[in-house]
Amino acid sequence: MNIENSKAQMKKGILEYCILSIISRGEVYASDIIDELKNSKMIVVEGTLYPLLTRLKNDELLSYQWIESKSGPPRKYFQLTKEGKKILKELEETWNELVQAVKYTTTQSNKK
Amino acid sequence: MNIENSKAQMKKGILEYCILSIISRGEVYASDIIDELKNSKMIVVEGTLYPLLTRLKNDELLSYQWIESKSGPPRKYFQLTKEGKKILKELEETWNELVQAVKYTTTQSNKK
DNA sequence: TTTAGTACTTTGTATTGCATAGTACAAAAT
DNA sequence: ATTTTGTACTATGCAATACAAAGTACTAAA
Repeated sequence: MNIENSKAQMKKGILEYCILSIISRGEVYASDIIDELKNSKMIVVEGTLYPLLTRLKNDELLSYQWIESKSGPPRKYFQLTKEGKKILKELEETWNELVQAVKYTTTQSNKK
Repeated sequence: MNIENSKAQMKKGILEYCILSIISRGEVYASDIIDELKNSKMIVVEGTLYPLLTRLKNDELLSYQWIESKSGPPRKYFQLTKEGKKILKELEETWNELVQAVKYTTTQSNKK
């Protein structure tokens, strides 16, 4: 029984919501996203983030453009599409429902 | 982009915590657990629950005993082991941390 | 020119929720 | 007595995604 694995499993499905949320606040590129997640105590690694961004792009929730960097290779800046904004709202709803359901499940005192 | 799939993905890793929590309140068998989850708006199916219960038993977080039923086949009643109680506390902590992290990620207003 | 740092891509693995098929037991129906 | 129905559990294959690791590409510094 590995608590770190439980953490990773709990993260599944939630990162999508978090990442769309970060991008909804303005154009960012991958390292920005990793930094923001880190700030929020949510550690995500490249092997997760890049494929996830690609999936979101393929699902047409994101669009991107290449922008030259001042001090290194070019960067891919992402924005939400119209569809992306819509799905973000749905994911927010879904997450809130899940939080309520877990709360209810774990604090219920009578089985009835 | 399928919101139902997002729901299922979000559930991954969380069910463990919910199920241990339900069992912590007293001996129950599988259908009891499904009912309680349903009451809490968390739908889980047999194909998920049974293997999960088996995993938890194999990890020594649960023990069980067969009890004859009044009106059907015998039932497997589960209880938490000492280890199970300990892990439940850790999962509770882990979940709360995750909820905080998501909240922080999705409501942060300045990138800094 | 080579090295180091940054950014992105690809692929394979492990894990788990779901769908489905099947077995087993007991009570009800035939 | 036998068959059907309802309940309970087992097993297996699939889909999806977080993570680890290997690799490519670009730019600035050494």
